Amino acid sequence: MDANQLARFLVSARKNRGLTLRQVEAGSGVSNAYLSQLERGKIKQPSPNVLHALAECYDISYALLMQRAGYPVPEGAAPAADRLEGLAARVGTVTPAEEDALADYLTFIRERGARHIT
Amino acid sequence: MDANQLARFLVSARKNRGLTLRQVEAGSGVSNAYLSQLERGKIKQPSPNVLHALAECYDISYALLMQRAGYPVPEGAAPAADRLEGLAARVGTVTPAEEDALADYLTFIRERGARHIT
DNA sequence: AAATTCTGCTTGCGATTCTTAGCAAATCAA
DNA sequence: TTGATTTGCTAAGAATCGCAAGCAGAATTT
Repeated sequence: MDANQLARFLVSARKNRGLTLRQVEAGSGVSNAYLSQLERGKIKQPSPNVLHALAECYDISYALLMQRAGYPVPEGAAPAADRLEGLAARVGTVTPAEEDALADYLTFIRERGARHIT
Repeated sequence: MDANQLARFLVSARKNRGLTLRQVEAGSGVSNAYLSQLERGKIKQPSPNVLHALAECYDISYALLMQRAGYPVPEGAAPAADRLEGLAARVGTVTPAEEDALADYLTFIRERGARHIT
């Protein structure tokens, strides 16, 4: 799996909420230094304690972060992929216009991908 | 919390199944050296990967081990305490006679505790 | 009894986690 | 412009994880 999945996730989650590393440090108890390393993909598997603190700070699913970090997720707690839980946690609510744009862009991406394969 | 909760749990789970450290090593991929340290309470928080491997080997709940290790457990995955999940994972099935003995012993323990408080 | 195997354990040792201290560029203020 | 603050980042170190190697006692074998 992609080792930087957690990193990209954390970056967009924070940026989308307009927070600085030090603000997240204040809100989660995780040092800004470590946050930077996390977002730059230099940490492979932060402890569940850190993930839980960040989940609370960003108000997102702890199980989702566990999954992104590559840890096994307990049965019955796995995030629903068909409801775009991951994307929702990253970007938050989306306006109808944005929804349209994203849907169109996705078809574009998929079309390009399909052509590339053929 | 008791830092040795995981240790005691792992000891009784293995003993009850009649396994040696090296058998568990073969069945889980966790070194017998590390298993010994775990059972002696010298490891505070083993990674979820190790806990998951042991859960599979002992055929018990991964979430239960996460809980015993002191990690946060995702919503909807928390073990049911009122069904004695923890005890069941340690000792396995219990005969009616054993059940009677345990029930009696528990009332004895509780009676003694109550008297001690009074 | 002597040799071999089994069992739990300890001892290093490398790798990873997470923090404190502090740097350099950018932003803002005077 | 100059000084102060903010921002992300790196460096260095303490602490922990997890393993390979190997030890001592018990059990088994021959």
